[in-house]
Order: sequence, then C-alpha cells, then structure tokens
Amino acid sequence: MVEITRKQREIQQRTQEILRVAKPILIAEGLQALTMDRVASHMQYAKGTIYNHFPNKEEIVLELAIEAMKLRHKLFDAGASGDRPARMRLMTIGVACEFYTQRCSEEFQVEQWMRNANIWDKSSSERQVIIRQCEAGCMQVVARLVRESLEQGDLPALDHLSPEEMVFGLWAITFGSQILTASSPSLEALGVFDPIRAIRIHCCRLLNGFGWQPILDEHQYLKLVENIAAEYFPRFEQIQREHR
Amino acid sequence: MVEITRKQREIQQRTQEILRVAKPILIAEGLQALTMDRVASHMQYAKGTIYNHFPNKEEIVLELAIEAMKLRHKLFDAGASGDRPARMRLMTIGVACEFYTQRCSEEFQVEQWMRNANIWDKSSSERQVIIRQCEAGCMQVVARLVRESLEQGDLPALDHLSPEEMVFGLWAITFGSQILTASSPSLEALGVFDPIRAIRIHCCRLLNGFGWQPILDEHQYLKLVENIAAEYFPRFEQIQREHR
Amino acid sequence: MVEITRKQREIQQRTQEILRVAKPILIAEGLQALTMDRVASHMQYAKGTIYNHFPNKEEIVLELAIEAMKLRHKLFDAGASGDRPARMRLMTIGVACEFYTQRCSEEFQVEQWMRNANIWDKSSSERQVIIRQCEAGCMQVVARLVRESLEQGDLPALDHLSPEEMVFGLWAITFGSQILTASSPSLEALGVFDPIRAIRIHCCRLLNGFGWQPILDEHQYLKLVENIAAEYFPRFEQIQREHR
Amino acid sequence: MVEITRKQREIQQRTQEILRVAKPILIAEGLQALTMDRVASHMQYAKGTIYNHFPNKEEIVLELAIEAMKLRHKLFDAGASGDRPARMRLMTIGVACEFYTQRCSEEFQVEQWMRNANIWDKSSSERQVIIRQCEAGCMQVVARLVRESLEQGDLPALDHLSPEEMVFGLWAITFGSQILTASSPSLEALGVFDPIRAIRIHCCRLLNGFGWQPILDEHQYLKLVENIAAEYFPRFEQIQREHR
DNA sequence: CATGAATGAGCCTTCATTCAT
DNA sequence: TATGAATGAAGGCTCATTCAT
Repeated sequence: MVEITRKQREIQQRTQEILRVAKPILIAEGLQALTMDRVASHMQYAKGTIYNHFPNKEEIVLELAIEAMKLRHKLFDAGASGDRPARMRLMTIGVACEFYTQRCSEEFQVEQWMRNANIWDKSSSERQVIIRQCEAGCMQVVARLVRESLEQGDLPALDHLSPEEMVFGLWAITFGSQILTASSPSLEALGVFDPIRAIRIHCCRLLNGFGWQPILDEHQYLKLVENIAAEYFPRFEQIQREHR
Repeated sequence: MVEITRKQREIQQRTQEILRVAKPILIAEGLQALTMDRVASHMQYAKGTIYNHFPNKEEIVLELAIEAMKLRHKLFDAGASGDRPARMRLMTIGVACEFYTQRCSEEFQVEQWMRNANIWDKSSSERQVIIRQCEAGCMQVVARLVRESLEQGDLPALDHLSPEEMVFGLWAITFGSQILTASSPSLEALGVFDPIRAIRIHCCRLLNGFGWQPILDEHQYLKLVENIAAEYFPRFEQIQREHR
Repeated sequence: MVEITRKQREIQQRTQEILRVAKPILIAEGLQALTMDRVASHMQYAKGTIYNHFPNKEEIVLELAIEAMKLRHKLFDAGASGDRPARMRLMTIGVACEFYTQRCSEEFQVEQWMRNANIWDKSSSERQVIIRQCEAGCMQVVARLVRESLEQGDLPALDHLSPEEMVFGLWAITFGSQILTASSPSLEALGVFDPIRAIRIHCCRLLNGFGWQPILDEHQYLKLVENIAAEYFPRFEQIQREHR
Repeated sequence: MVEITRKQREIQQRTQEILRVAKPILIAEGLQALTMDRVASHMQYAKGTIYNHFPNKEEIVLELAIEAMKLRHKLFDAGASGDRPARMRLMTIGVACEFYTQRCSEEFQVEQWMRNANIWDKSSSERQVIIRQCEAGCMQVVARLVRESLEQGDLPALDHLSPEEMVFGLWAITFGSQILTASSPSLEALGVFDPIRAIRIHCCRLLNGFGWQPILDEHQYLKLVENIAAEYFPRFEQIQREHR
C-alpha cells in the first residue's frame, strides 16, 4: 500500500515537473517550440520518459489548459460567492476575468493555445472531454447568476435568449477584447487607449440595456468596479497561490 | 520601358498565383501544412522562384491577410454608405461582419492565422504596417459613424470613451463570438443554440444601453436586421465577386 | 516438492499464455509489430515478466515455430500411417501439406517467419537445435516411405540420389509453390489459375518420371487426391484440434 | 539541352550510387539494417538528399529488385536463344537459374527481400507494376518454350494445365530448393548432400514424366547439363558484367 | 531571374532492455 | 520473482533555406 502510494506520488510529481517545464516554453515561444526534446533536455529525464507520461505534446498542452481552466473556475466561484446582489456578483466575475487575463497571463495564453485546431486533432478524447467540462463549469457559474436574477425579477425576462446565450454575449465581449488586446500590437494607434476600462463600460451599458437592476451609470459603475477589484484582487491572488 | 512593364506585370501575376495556391492550403490544413515545397509543386514554378516573391511563408500569410482585410474594408464601406440613420448603417456593418464570417469564411480564417504570434515574429515590418493600416481603416469606417451620431445627437456624449473605444466594444463582442463559435466544438452543449441571433440581440441591447437613437426593442431589431441582410447580402456578394 | 511442481506448472501456463498472445500479433502484423510491450499489455503480466520466460522476442517466434512444426509432424505421421501402398501414403502426406498450408495457415506463416535471418541471428542455439530436429523428423517420415518403396521394388533404384534428396525435390516443389502463391500478388495475371491443382499434377508427373509404381495418369491421380482429401481432412482437423 | 542532360545524368548517377551503397547493407545485414541514415553516412550526401531520390527505403529495395530481375530476364533470354531443341533450351534456362542463384547471389537475395510483405505495403504502385512486369517477362520466356514444344509435338498435350502452370511447377521446384538451401542451415544433416544435383535430377524426371522429348536418363541428363553449364556460364558472366 | 538539388538540423515516435523496488 | 518506469539510441521523415548553374 505505502509502497504503491509512494511510487504513484513520484510519478505524479514527475508529471507535474513536465508541466512546469513545458509551460514557460509554450508561453514564451509557442506551440512549435514546445518539443519533447526540449522538455526532456530541461529535466534530468530522457525523452522516452516524457512519453510514459504524455503520449504526445498536444496532451501536455491540454493538461496545462485543464489546470488553467480549473484556476479560472475557482476564481469565478470566488467571484460568484457571497450574498451580494446578483449583478454585483456578476461584476465580480468580470473583475475575476480581468485578474485572470492580467495576473494569470500564462494561464490565459495556455487557454488560447488550447483553441488551436492541431491540438484537438492529435489529443485523446478523454482530456478533450475534461476541457469541455471545465468550460461548461465556468459557463454554469455565470448562468446560475442570470437564472437567479430572472427569478428574483432583477433581470427582465429574456424573450429570445437562453440564460447561457445571455452569458455568451458577456463571454464574447470579454474574450474578444482580450484576444484583440493580445494580438493587435498597437490598439493605441487605433484610438483605443484603455481597453480594460472601455470593456468595463461596455459591460455596464450592455447590462443596463438588458434592464438588469440595479441600473448604474458609468461613473457609479467604474467606481464600483474599482472597489470590487481592490477587495477581490487579494482573494484572487490567494487562490492563485494555492493553485500550486 | 515596355519590356520592364511587361516583366513587372508578369511578376505581379506570379505573386497572385502564389497567393491563389497558398490560400486553400492554409485554409484546409493550416500553417504547418503550408510549405514552400507544396506551393511550388502546385505551380509551374520552382521553389526558388517563390523565394523571389516572398522571403518566407509567413509573408505569404500576411499578404493573404492584407487581401482579406481589404475585402472586409470594402464590405464595411458598402455597409456604411447611403444616407440612412447612422445606427442603421452601423447595423448594416454588423450584417457585413456576419456576411464576412459566413460567406467569406476563407478570408475570415486567414485573418485568424494572421493573429498567430509566429507569423508576426518572422515577417517583415513593411507588411505588418500595411496590416495595421487596414485594421485602422476598418476601425475608422465605424468610428466615423459614431462621431457622426454624437454630432447629430443620436448618441449621447460618451464621458469616458473615445469613439474608437466605443467601436472597440462592438468589435470585441463580434470578434469574440466568432472565435468562440469557431473554436468551441459544441456551443450547443453549453446551452448556446443560436450564437448569431444571440449576438444580434446583445448588440441591440448594448446600443440601447448607450442610448443610441432610435432605441429598438428586440423584436423590431431582429426584424430590421433580417431586412437589412436580405437587401445587402446581394450587394456584398457582388463586392466579393469583384474582389477577384 | 508439491510447491515447486505447482510453481513450475504456473510458469509453463504463463509461457503458453505468452505464445497465445504473441501468435496473432505475429500473424496479422508481422515481426516488427511483435513487441514485448504489446505482448505484456495483452496479458495480466508485466514486460519484465515476459523476459523471465523468453530472453527476447525472437525466441518467442522460434518457440511458436517449434509448436507449428510439431503439428506438421503429427499430420505427416497421420498421412504416412496405415498399410496402403507407399505411393498412396506419400500422396496423403502431400494432402497433409495442402491441409497445413490452407487450414493451419497461421502455423504455416509462423514457419516462414522462422526462416527470417534476423531471428536466427538473435535466438539461442538450444531452440535452433530443436527446430532442426523437427525439420529432420518431418523429413524422415517421408524418407522412410521412399526407403520402403525402394526395398519393395515399387520405386526403381535411385542412382544418384539419396532417399532424402528424393524427398528434397518434393519438399522444394511443395514449399516453393506455397511461397510463390503467398507472395506473388497475382499469379492469375501470370497465367497460373489453379496453383494447387497444378502442383498436384506436377507431383504426379514427377513420381511417374521416377517410375514410382503404381504409375497414374493425371485423371486417376487428381481423382485419387480428391478422395484422399475427403477422407483425411477430418482426421487432420481432429489432430489440429488436439494440438491445442 | 546539354545543360539538362548533364544534370539529369548526375542525378541518375547519384541514384545509382545510392543503390550501390544500399545493396551490400541489405545483403549483409537485412532489411532493418538498411536505414536512410546509414545509406547517407556511407555517401558524401545528406539524408535529405536520399529522400530526393527515393521516398522511402522500401522503394530502394524495390529498385534493387527491378535491377535484379532485369538481369535474370537477360540470362533467361540468353538461355532461351539459339535453334537448339526446346527442351535443351529449357535446360539452359535451368542452368541460368543455377548461375543466377550461385553467381548472382546478391541479386538472388534481393529478390527474396522483395517478397517481404512490409515492402509491398509501403512502396509506390509504379514500381510494383514494374516488378510484376519483370516477373511476367521471365515467365513468358519459359512459357514460350512450352508452347513451342506443344506445337511441335515434343511435348504431349497438357490436359489440365496451362503452359504457364507447367512453368509454375518448374519455378516452384527451382525456387523452393533455393530458398530451402539458403534458409535451412544444414541440409547435409538432413541427408541432402548435393541439393543442386538433386534438383537437376528432379527436373529431368519431371520433364520425363510429362513425356517431353527427348526423354533423357539421369546419366545423359547430368552430363548434358554439365556441358551446357560449361558452355553458357562464360556467356552468363559476360551478361552479368555488362549489367553494370 | 529561374531553377531545384542539396542540406542538415530537428521533429515525433518506438522499443529492447535494464534495474531499483 | 514480478514489476514497470526509465532509458536513450535509433528510426523515418520534413522542410526552410541556400546556391551553383
């Protein structure tokens, strides 16, 4: 028993070690720079050993993505907790998104790599299923807030939209802005000086447009977001630290 | 003189031919399947010749992206034309975005490839500048509508947002939804059944949230978008055809 | 004592199990697909355990070949039995060859693999000796018939040929035809439509050429072979079944 | 023109050089020892260069086999020439077979490798077609002699056998004996002391069994074969030398 | 300018064998 | 004795780039 447990722990540790080595390579130099050769040469193990843990490099990326999405999920959960008004908890999740993109930028980048078609083609379906479950989990945290608000009357009935489709819009604007920020080298040259604040405002306007109570004007909203950020960033940092 | 001109035309034609060959490879099989060998083998020219036109394959992708963004620009221009109310012209641009993603899906995909970090690392700054100009051009078409509406009072003053930052939100939600649709294998499993309609509604709510006149309810808005699509799709198709 | 005996039986059973697992892999996918990893993964034992039974995969192949040749030997013995005329018993062995190639095609293929040079290079001489003994055993079954016929005057004296060299010719034509049939993708395209019947006729003519009594014309011979096949195939099947 | 021709010649020479390097490796150490790495390291060229000539190592083996079978074909043609009686020309082809197996033993071995299933699986169908054409060519040289003898009445009508099936028997016994000789380490231990003479005798008896005129007894036949061998081996050696 | 053979580093993967537990 | 993770050499193959013609 003890014997087995120790060996298993060693193996798990090595798996973790592989991930720790692979992550910065992927982040700094991209998918094609992430080769089994390089991972092995950064460890005291041989290439074949890596293959005992992951059948191909795509699975490594997926595993990193799973870790990343679990962290996101935890942040979302933390943001959605408490007995504040639903819209405020939603705003906190927005702040969690900002935190994730800015302070967990490696995880954020890993999530983008995960969306690469090559990776889905080559990896096993088991890990793909886990990824989708993580995605659905995050979606549900937010959708639950929408449902709650609908029930309590804070949010007027959505005629043509499922709660998840309501979330989809928020997801799209958040995600889209982050991708654009990351991949458009000079948003400033385009006239976009503060993309984060801009998206905050858009979210405010969007929720106002849906009539989600309490309606907030930009001033109030920006102030509130600042307060939430100040309060929750430390909590999020704590979660980040605990997440290995 | 004549001699040179003929030669130059031949060179331009060859450049076009290279792009015509490279595009379907990139679309169907991705960046790593796009090799100079394959491009050459699909033409009557040799690999070395390709190198006389493009110093590396990344430049080919960037050139394809420039073509794609020029088409997008034309569609945006067409959508922004006429003397209809600004918000309606903005909606037409939204329809142009949908058209572009759905009917010019190859160009849309090329634009995504362009955002790949590897490509920016390896390509020349000249083409990168052109890309940014195209991007700025599209941005300006929409920003001009925002400015016009602000001047005419259709859109209340934006306290904390430049017109471009106003556009940025629309860009983010549109772009983000399209990326998510393309890369999340089963939005439906997440509860998102009609992402296109969902985003239409979100755009409606967002603009309403900004108080952009005329305020439209979802029903009116969806109906209106349908009408615009019916009217403008043929025009867009014409533009697409003319764009070689 | 009992303890040891039980252990020994377990070991023998495991050896058999390894052979049962290895055989279909070798047959269906060839020598290079037969890896210790695959064998182990098809059993409840680990790779290291396999190495306790066979020092390398070549020995597994040789052991399979020994089993195969033992079956061949049994079939030959059955064909050579009875008190019919020697030439008829020889024909029965010919039928046994056909049975072996057709109905014991796995064993037949294993024998071919055994002839692969790599296997002889890597395997131990003990098993190689056993193989040769099996080969000699089969040879002797037939050679005995030749000797008997020579003594009884059915077969005229062979001036320049040992009885074994007489058998060698029959072995060569039988074996050669089977290899050619197995490895020439389209004998039919070469004009060879029924290789089995063709070889039956050649054997008839060859024995006639040696003056082996009773001389038979093709018609009689083919008819006789059919009868022998009808009578002996069930017996051969019985032997095959008993051979595990 | 001259330019192209020179380059093409250089390429052809390099192709030949690859074959010259690959052949002894295949002969001496077998298929799995024949690696592109080794071939390259034995030349002054890089591995990639080998791949410009042959898409995989299996094609190299097939190309070697094509060369080998062309040599066989030439020897058969030489043996079948002249206006001697058909049966004598057939014997000369038999001598050519012996010459091929003994003096062109490398080519003979290459032909055996060609029959390896792996090679057929991985190689291009173009070369496979050529192989089959070579095989059919050799078959036809002999089948033509059979047909001629049938027409001239030297060989009684074959009731149940096509001329090619007649040849098949000779092919099988010749081929089979050569394989057995090559792969049974100690025929002598089995009682087979002179397999070549044995097969000569079997061929004699077989043809006698078919009533092929002139009927020859063993003594005459062996003597005649010796004479043919003495006369034709120098010619065959000449052909072998000319075959590069 | 066009050509396209040559390069050779590098990629992903396999697997027979070892050996500490 | 059984285990199975680790090894690491080796294999097949690719491809961006160069350069002599």
